[in-house]
Amino acid sequence: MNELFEKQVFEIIMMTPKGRVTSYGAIAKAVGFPNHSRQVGNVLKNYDEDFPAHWVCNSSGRITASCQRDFVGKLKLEGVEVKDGKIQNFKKIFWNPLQEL
DNA sequence: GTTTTGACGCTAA
DNA sequence: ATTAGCGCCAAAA
Repeated sequence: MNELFEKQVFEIIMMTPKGRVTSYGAIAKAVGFPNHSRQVGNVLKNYDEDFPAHWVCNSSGRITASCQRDFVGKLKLEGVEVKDGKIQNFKKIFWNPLQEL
């Protein structure tokens, strides 16, 4: 994808409130590419360790990439409970970027 | 140029 | 709550 897309994706993620999570699809929509949820995941897979990619999960509240990094730990640190790769209270802590635009 | 892959999403059983 | 099937689209093969 183009640089702009990637830039926008990062931007949305940085807007995510602490202790909340959002989804690939929601971000895709927010940046104007409703059907590019997969590409959102793609940009998230190659960047630094410190970037808060753990705030992004799939639409069913599942952590897909927890096998790569310690997302669960980081989330817990921020008050997000994860049980078997599944985010507890997902509906409660889900943050929709579309509301903030 | 064509096929496969993949950190996805939605709907219907 | 789970599973199966289909739609989606850029990147890699």
